[in-house]
Amino acid sequence: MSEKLTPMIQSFILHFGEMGSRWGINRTVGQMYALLVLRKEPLCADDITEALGISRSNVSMGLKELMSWELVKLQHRPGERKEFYSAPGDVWDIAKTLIEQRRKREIDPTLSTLRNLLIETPANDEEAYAQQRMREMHELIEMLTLWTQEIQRLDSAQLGKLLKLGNSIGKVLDMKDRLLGSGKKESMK
Amino acid sequence: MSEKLTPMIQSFILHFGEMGSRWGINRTVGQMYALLVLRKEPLCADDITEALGISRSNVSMGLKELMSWELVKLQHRPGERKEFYSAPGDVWDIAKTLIEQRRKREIDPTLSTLRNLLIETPANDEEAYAQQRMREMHELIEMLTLWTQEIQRLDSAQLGKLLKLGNSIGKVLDMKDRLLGSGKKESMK
DNA sequence: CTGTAATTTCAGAATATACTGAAAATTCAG
DNA sequence: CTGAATTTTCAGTATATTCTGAAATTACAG
Repeated sequence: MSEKLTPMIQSFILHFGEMGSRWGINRTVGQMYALLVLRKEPLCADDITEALGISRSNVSMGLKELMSWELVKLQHRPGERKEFYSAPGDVWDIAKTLIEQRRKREIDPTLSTLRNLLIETPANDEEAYAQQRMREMHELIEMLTLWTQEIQRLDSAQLGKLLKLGNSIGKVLDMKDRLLGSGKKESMK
Repeated sequence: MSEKLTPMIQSFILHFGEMGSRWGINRTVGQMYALLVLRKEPLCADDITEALGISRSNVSMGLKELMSWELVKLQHRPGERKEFYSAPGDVWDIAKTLIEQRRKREIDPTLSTLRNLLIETPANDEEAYAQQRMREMHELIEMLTLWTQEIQRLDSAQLGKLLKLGNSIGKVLDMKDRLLGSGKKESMK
């Protein structure tokens, strides 16, 4: 890392590089994305090379990766060969993309693997028990995924309103009490 | 990996080892945990060594890691030196622990870093813009964390009931329409 | 206490991942 | 078309992570 980054921006970039690497994203790619998020104007590969002090080819590969995650948009300026990259201006858009991509890459294959193992006939008690755990896991993941998808449907504006409700977010889920509260009555007036 | 694991159980273990490694968890540790989850009875370190075909010392380190995540419980048998390990019998308990630990290790430090950067006075327009993005990010993460915490309050039994409601999970979040629906009225009858 | 069964530690080896520079490929202004 | 600007590829190198065996430590049955 080098050049004209201010300490504030440096700290952010370093932190998110670190975070990225804990979540299976290459540290450098994480830094590149952090930089793009903080900049209003699109950057070209050389800008990134200079800002982070890494090789041009590394930047090229990183951008390719970010493109494959659909986290970054490619732009051209009229009469210029050079390519410019930018991150969405809306944090919630970024989060939704991350969630969506993770789902495609990890959750869906996992659910599929589980389903394949669940249709087999257990050979003995041990496998029967194992299958039961797999069944519970499948159910749970599927449910959490459904919830997540509901939340993803919200757009930034809606989310903004929700934010303004502040800590009373709890109220949204108070609904649960009506659903789960006192036993068998499942009707909600 | 070796010995007496059935193909079904092998597949599960391999898949979750792979998944773990994409989420910043060592592949072998992921496999160890997968094995523990599938087994009803607690296992000792040698059982794991044999089942996965890895070194005894590797198992020792992996168990240490799983203990630090509080994902695994240590048990003793009367009149035996040997230590036995087991995973919670409830998948939702496991998920809650994972979420909780991730929060402690990644989310909280991130929020703290963001707050520190947000109290600084921006030196120029660029920093002002960057800070704005950080502010939005902080708000979003905080809100998602609050939601997650609400959901974590549910116990398995409650979750079970919720599951039985099936796909009408959407209903839980229909609440959002009442909150966000048609503009300014914030009261919920 | 003591001896032994068990666990932990850790330096070094094995493996996997990330990074670079140079060369090849691509793109488009002229 | 052409060739200069730009991007991509990739073999080799550097770095980081994981794994092992041997030695040190610990815990407890007797």
